[in-house]
Amino acid sequence: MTAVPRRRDAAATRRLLLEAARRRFARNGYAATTVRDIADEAGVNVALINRYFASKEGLFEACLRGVGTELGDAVEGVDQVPRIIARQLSGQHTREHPNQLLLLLRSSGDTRAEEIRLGILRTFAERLAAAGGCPDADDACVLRAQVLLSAALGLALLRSTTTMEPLGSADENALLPPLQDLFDALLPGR
Amino acid sequence: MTAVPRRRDAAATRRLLLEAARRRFARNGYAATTVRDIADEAGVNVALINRYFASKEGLFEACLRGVGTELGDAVEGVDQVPRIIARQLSGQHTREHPNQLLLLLRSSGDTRAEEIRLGILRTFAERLAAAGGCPDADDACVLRAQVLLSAALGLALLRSTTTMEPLGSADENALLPPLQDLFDALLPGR
DNA sequence: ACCGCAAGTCAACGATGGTTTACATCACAT
DNA sequence: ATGTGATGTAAACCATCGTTGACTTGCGGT
Repeated sequence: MTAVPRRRDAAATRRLLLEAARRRFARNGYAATTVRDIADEAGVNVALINRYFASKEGLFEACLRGVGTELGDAVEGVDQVPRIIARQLSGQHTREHPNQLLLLLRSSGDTRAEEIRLGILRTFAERLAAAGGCPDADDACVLRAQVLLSAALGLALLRSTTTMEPLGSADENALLPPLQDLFDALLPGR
Repeated sequence: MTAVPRRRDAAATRRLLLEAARRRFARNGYAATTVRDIADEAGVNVALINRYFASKEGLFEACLRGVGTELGDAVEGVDQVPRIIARQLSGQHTREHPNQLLLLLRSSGDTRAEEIRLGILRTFAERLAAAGGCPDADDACVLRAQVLLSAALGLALLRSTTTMEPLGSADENALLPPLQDLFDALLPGR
């Protein structure tokens, strides 16, 4: 049970690679991240990336799928999506643990990865719309939810790539009021 | 006067390179853009990038400075910044003419470029705060302006890198109401 | 007409990217 | 204990990247 640490554990190193890749891709984007960076941060040989994920793009797709499932699992009730976003945004994201939502803004050229990314964004926006009391599939209302999602992601991105004060070091208490206003303004159903 | 087209015109090719670079950098980001891509799109030899801009980073800095001056010139009265953002966002940005605001989200590793980018973002946020009726340098109020700026940039980014409907092909008429609500919610002074 | 310099071309360089191949080593079943 | 397949390592491959230097071509003044 206590998982005797093996010197060679495929699942473990696969996980190490995935975690390192998610950090790197989220912080620096796809193109600016090298497979050697990821391997070094994971403390693992470079060639294993191709063994376990077939390619750099394959690894990136795996990262996206990870964010998708985490986001899906995190939502039990459909109307707590705004809180999740607020948590995500105002959570303390150090340089070692960047906001994983950033992966949804990171674009590789790969078609399959783009499809995954778009899929996650769409379902997330749909849940937002539902949480906002949207009459089903009303275009104007879905649009508002997508605008809200864009705002949240832009906030995450700007907070991670710049040091603009007071935004850069604003904690949850400081961030919550404007976020609340933003939600209320774009999801009038709540 | 009528600018007889010269076969060799340093200023003209410099401008061609700058325009091509701004399109490429805005659409694909810094790392994913190749100097040969830029040169080809400009119909110009690759080596001229280094001649006129010293390096790829130098070219990127020049692009940022261009956005800075354009943004500065566009603002005559200080309280029309929201309208400018709305125009920028809802303007038709084809694949050939992406939104130049995206450059403010594109990060190279270069220190000087990052300083320029941060400077533009800060002054832009300050103008937003002033337009929002901010008591000078009130942190909470400046923060709201920066949140608004983040939202606008995130919107521009998501609209350009994904095909999420109805956001992707929303025109000015569709985009204006949620944008207006966003402004009103974050800049209560207006 | 011709000369000098600016403008543009061409080809290569060294570095680094993702990927692959051949090899070494460990874990586990028999 | 031993052989076998899974796991990890080392090194190289090849394409492409940004950059540079030597060269050619055209423009403008004299």
